[in-house]
Amino acid sequence: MGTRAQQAAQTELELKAAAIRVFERVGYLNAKITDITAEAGRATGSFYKHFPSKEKLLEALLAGLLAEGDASAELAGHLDDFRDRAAVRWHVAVYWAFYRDHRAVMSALQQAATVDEEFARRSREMLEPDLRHIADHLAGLRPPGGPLVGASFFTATLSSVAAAWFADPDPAAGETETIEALTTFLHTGLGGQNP
Amino acid sequence: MGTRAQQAAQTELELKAAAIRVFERVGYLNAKITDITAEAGRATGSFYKHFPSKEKLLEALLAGLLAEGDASAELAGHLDDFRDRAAVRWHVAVYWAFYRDHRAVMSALQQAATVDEEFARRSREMLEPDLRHIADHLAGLRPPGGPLVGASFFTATLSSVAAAWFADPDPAAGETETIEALTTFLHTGLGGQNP
DNA sequence: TGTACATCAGTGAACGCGCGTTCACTGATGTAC
DNA sequence: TGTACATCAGTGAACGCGCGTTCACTGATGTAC
Repeated sequence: MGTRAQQAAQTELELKAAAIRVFERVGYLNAKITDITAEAGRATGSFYKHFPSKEKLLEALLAGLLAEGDASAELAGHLDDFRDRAAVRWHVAVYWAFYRDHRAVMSALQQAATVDEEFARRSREMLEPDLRHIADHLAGLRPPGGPLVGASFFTATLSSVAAAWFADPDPAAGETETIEALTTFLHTGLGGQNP
Repeated sequence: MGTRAQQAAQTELELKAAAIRVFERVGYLNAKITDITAEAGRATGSFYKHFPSKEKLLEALLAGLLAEGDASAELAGHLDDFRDRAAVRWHVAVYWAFYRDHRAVMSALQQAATVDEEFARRSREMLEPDLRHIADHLAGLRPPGGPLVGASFFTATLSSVAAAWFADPDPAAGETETIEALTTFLHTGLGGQNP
């Protein structure tokens, strides 16, 4: 790769990183193209050499997230039977850490889905395998409503509790306590027996 | 009240009703002032005779919701000890029905909160009594993380499951089944014993 | 190795669309006498 | 009850701001000979 192409790739990375910082500060929907280029220390027009629109930039960020998400599912220590409380805890903790590390993009995705029905549809589609994955883990538990409904409760609870906690961290309930409480809630709610 | 004032009140009602229909169709954030006035069959300028902005209109709709919400909390049949599964079920069913009847405004509120930090803060503040109310019901259960954390799990789960279900109704899981499953999930997750 | 030309990332001023907001006007209702 | 004037809800064309998007230009890198 020539130094010119390297330069371009570097700029693209910087634009992405700047976008994430801007999203953290003002949110995806409030972020202007010029906010992003200014944050990256570049001219306005530069943006369009790399992304046709703000939405496409978000999709690029999402692609990175998905790659990393798949990787963390392969992590050592992956337990897959939710009858075991430790398996639930492991999933909750991994999701929680993932959300913390990527909260700007996670909430950007939610905002984009809020405003754009097509985007919402594609997001649901992309998370579908994840849902089935959780449903599989639930098979032994006989959760209320069946594995798929149980899985939807699991992900809905997890994502909305994480979103709420990071939007307005509760000083009375730290991260580890919340993860512990969430684990108990989800494990017993979905049919798990306390040993 | 003179007929002129009546006329004005009537127009205001029609604008609110039109706004709800427009929110249902395109969502709060995508709704233009002219969409609302056109839907109501009025001229653009008419809007500003009644509301200084789209946000204030939403606040007016919210005021109506809060009034009705307080009323439904007084309904006959209100059970207040969540050790009793029927008490949980009652709250889930009332919330669910409320969400169904007001989904356009409920999701409008969420959208406004997404984009406007100040609005989000005020919404949390307004729902705070609700949270404490739920926490009180939980006192006998010793829920994971304590009553307040348990109450936040309760409301987070309920609102995000309802939002997801109404955004994309699951033909495999009807409303009553979902309410039933949610009740079991929440009741046992928060520490309830199956009889 | 040097020269002449081509390419292309990056620039930032200018353009123009969409939409919120205003405002002079209309005609119906209300008030004073 | 009638007349003259005031008020005010409603109108819709016009205005103007904000911001996404374009585009002619620059200068550095790449290529041909």
